[in-house]
Amino acid sequence: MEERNLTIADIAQELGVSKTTVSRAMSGKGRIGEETRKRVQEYVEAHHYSPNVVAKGLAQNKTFNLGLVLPGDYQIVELPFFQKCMMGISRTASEAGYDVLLSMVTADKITQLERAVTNRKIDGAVLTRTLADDAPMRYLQENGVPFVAIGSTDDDRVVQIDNDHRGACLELTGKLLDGGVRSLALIGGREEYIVTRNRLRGFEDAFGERPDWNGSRQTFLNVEDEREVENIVERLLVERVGCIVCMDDFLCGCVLNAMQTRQVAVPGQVQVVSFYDSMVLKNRIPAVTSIRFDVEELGRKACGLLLRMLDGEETQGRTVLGYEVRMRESTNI
Amino acid sequence: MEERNLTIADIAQELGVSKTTVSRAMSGKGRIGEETRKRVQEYVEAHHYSPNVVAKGLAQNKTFNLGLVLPGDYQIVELPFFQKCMMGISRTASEAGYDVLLSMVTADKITQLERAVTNRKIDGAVLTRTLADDAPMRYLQENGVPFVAIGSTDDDRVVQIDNDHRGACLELTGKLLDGGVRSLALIGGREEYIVTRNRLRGFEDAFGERPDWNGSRQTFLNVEDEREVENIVERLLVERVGCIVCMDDFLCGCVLNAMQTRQVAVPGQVQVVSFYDSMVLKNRIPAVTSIRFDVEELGRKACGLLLRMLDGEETQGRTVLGYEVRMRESTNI
DNA sequence: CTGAAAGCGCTTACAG
DNA sequence: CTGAAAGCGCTTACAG
Repeated sequence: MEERNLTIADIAQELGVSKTTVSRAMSGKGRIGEETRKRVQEYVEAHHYSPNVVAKGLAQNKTFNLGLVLPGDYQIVELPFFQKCMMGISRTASEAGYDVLLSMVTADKITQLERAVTNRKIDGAVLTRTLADDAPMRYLQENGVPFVAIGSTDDDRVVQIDNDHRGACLELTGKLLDGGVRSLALIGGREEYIVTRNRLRGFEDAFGERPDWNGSRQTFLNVEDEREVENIVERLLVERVGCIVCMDDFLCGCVLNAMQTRQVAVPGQVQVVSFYDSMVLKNRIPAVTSIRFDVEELGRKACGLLLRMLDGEETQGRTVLGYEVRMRESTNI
Repeated sequence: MEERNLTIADIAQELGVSKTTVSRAMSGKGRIGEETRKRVQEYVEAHHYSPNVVAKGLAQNKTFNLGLVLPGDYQIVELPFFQKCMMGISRTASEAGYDVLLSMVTADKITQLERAVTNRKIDGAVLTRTLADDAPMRYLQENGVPFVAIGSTDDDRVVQIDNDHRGACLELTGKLLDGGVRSLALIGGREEYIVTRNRLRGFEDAFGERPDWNGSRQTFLNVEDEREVENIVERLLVERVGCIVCMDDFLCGCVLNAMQTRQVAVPGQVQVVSFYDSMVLKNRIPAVTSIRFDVEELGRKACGLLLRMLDGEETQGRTVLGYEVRMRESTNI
């Protein structure tokens, strides 16, 4: 171990050919005799030569690195969503010979991403979250760095990919309405996240599709912490709400806790559903009816898109992926 | 945007000096006139020049990238532990001018790490988990790549850093015993993880320290899924166990579920504690007594160690970090 | 089909 | 204190 690494020059000398030839044998570009190519390739295999990708990158003005932009706030990056994304991206990148460089950014501080870009360490990036006014997105655009955004944005110039949150929420809400729920309440997080808005739309679509439905509904947005949820639930119980719809797992967990403390039967007294599904909910009792997305697939596809952009293909527009509604014990439909 | 990037040659020409001089002005290495240095630095600032780190790396045989080795199995990488680690490492690396390259590995497949190494994309690595017989560790050793391991290993040659799991578990278990618990059961995960073994030791230390304690205890290891936990809990309830000690959050969640389903009062009927603390448990009802580690700090320190190794300092041995025992509602001590 | 040479953007002995 | 030159390990027009 620790022998000086083999270089293309060593091989050239050893085989009595030029560096050019060795390079061509490896890359497959440019004409080269079948004979020579074989000789080179055999030598390479026998001696476990592997080219210095950094040098190659310098010559080709590439890095073979992809930037992975993750939210740097706690609570958020902990969501299983980002890990699954990460796995999908990492695998796809790896299969294509790329590595993944991490950049953690917060709403007001994107220095890690800036460094990766100004240091010319990445060829492109994938954003794992989109805000209404997204700093990383703007930065990448201004600096001409190719990227794809996981999530949705109004800016049509950005290549984006997302699950059909709106459709999913429409379907699940529809099931509730058709199932006879007379009054329901939606509890959601920050409107700043585009996904919150899309889920809200889906929720409302369901009512739009059923003009004859006559029941009551109310909406609580920008709900942040457990205490807020408690207050809301308290109120809803007094009003004898039929079903509480949560926009995500965290909120849903809070709602379930509130129920448990107050000894409210789910779904007996109140039904509960969530617009997002993760282990957190599956392992609770009762298991919660919710929507499931294939997040690893989302990551894979996003990365695939980026790779194609880097290959010069004119990838653009929006890609929409599906979903699955999972009926579980927290509803009686 | 998209102007060709400024290079050291451009600056040299513009200022009528040599590239050497510009390089020296930037790096601060080698003698250089105060005058000239200032001129260069002013130009650099005014034009937002930033050196091509890849080229710099090629010349210096460095990459200014650190490998972050994460477990590629689902269930596992989802644990908040890894995200917190990641943040600590990412921040520390960033502050030192390094970027973080991701390598996800499973027990039997470390190709991503191998690629990062053979492609010469990283200067060193930090392992975020240690197994009894660790493939990534062996690989890095064989290839002479500097690394630090988060967690513990018997191999004294590896620079390692870990929280004092053993001490923490000893303390918590001790509190239970001194608090009057007469019978307790430990439920733990795979023994393959070194941390499992350390926690077990701490648990047993507590009994060793109290030779006069006369009660009953039992241990269940290598427990993997919810069903298994259910069976165990079922049995323990029949035996009227006093306290169930869980090795981690996942197991603890399962135990709580089992209790809830069976309408067993916690801590009234049975007390529950966990040897690891995360949001998952804090947000449950009742909140669970457990042990808390500063995982981001762990990541920061680990990365700091690696950076020092790369600077040529003779860092070695084990670093042990502290812990905190958090008494909450799941126990009545 | 093959090679000598210049180039990617930096660093660093060596000489002055 | 400063610079010309060689080098890091590749690629790629250009010429033959």
